[in-house]
Amino acid sequence: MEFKILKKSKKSRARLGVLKTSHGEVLTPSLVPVATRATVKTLSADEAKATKSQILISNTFHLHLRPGEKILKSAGGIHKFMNWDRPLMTDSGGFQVFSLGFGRDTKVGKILKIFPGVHGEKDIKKNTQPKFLKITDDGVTFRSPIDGRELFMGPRESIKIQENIGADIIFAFDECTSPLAERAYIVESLKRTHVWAKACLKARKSKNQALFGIIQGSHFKDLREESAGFINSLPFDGFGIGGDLGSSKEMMRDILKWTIPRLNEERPRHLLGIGYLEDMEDVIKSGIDLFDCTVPTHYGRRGIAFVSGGKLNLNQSKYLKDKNPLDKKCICMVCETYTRSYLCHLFRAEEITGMKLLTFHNLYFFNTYVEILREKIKKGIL
RNA sequence: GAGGCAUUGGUGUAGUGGCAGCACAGCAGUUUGUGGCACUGCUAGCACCGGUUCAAAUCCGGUAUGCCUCC
Repeated sequence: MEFKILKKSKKSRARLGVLKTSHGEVLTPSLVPVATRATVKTLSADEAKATKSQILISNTFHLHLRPGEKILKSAGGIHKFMNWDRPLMTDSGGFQVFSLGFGRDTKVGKILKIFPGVHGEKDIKKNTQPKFLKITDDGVTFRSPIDGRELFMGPRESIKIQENIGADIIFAFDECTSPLAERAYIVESLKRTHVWAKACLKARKSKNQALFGIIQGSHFKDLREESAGFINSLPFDGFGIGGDLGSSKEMMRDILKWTIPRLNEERPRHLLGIGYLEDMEDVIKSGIDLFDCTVPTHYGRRGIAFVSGGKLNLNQSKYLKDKNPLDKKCICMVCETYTRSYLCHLFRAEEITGMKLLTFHNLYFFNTYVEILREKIKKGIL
C-alpha cells in the first residue's frame, strides 16, 4: 500500500489523497461502506460498485465464525470469494470485544446519548468483566453468537485470520471500550491495547497487507494523547481511531483534535465507525482520510432514505401518494427509476427489494456527498 | 314459525362477578469499527336497551345481527 497526499487544506487539517493498493486506488477522504460478512447487505458486488463505493470493510470475527478463514483462503482470498476487485479492509474483531461484551450488557453504544443518570454507580469499574466474555492480557474469550461455543481471539489469532482472509488493509486487534467505563478501567485497557498493538506487528508474516494500529483512550485527553503518541511510534502503515467518542459532537471533535496532530502526516488515518452525514465535514476537516459506517446500509434496510433536506422514513403512509423520486437532485439508479410511492409500498409490504433500493440510494448519496467534500478541498474551500 | 349457540379496539382473540389483556394492523420515535428484518412509545374495544348486585364483558330479561337444528 502506498499513500500519497495530493493537497493539504490551508483552512483546516483536511487533506486530499490517494491510497494505492494492489486492487486499485482510493481517493481520500472516503467513506468505507460496511460489508461485515463479505457482502454489502442486500447488494451484489456489481451493485455496490455502482454506488461509487471505492473500498469496503469486512469483519474478522464474523468471517472467522462463518464461513471460516480456511474457506476464504481456499477461494483465493476474500476479493475472489465475494467478487469484489476493488480495495478491501478487515476490522480486527476489536469492536466485537465491546459489542458482544459491555455493549451488550449495558445496551449503550460507543457514543453515549443520555448523560445524566447513567454515570455514577453503574460505571464500569477497573477489573470488571462483561457477562458473556472474558478479557485478559492475552486476548478475549468470546462466546459464539451462533452456537454459544467458546472461542479465543487475541492479537496473534486476529492477524493470522486476517492474513488468511486476504484484505488489502488489516487492523490491529484492540479493545474498543465503553463510554461508561471509568478512567481506571480505561488505563488498564489501554495498556492491553498497546501490548496487543506490538504483538500484532510481530505476528505479521508478510507486508503484502497494510496494517493499521488503533488508538484508544476513551474521552480522556491525556490517555488519547498517550495512545496517539505510542501507536505513532510503531511501524504501522496507517492509523485507526477507535473506542468511545464521548457523548456529543463537540467531544468527538475534541478527541480528534487531541489525537490527529500527534500522528505522522504521511500515513492514512481511519476513523472507526463514524459517519452520519452531518459528521462528515467536521471529521474530514479534523484530518481524517477514511471512515466506515453502518448508517447508510443499516438505515436503508429500516426504510430511512437520506436526501438533500434530511431523511425520509419510507414506512410512513404519506409517501404512498408521493410520485416524486427520493431526491430530485440525485442521479442514482433508484432516483432516476422509482417513485417514493413505490418504495413506500415495498416497505409497507415488507418486500426485500425496498431494502436493496434504499441501500443503493443511501450509499450513492453518501459517496456523492464525500465526493463533493473532496472537490471542496481541491478548490480550497474546506 | 319454534328452539339452540354466538356477538370484546380495524382484524384475530383472552378474560365465569372485583382496575378489559395479548397479537397483528395503524401512528410516531430510536439506530455511528452491524449479534439480518430490531427496539421504544402511542392510538383504538365489551352489539343495543333495561334489570339484579357494593360491584356486570361475565348473571337475568328483551332487541338486533349471524350461524345451526327442527316443523
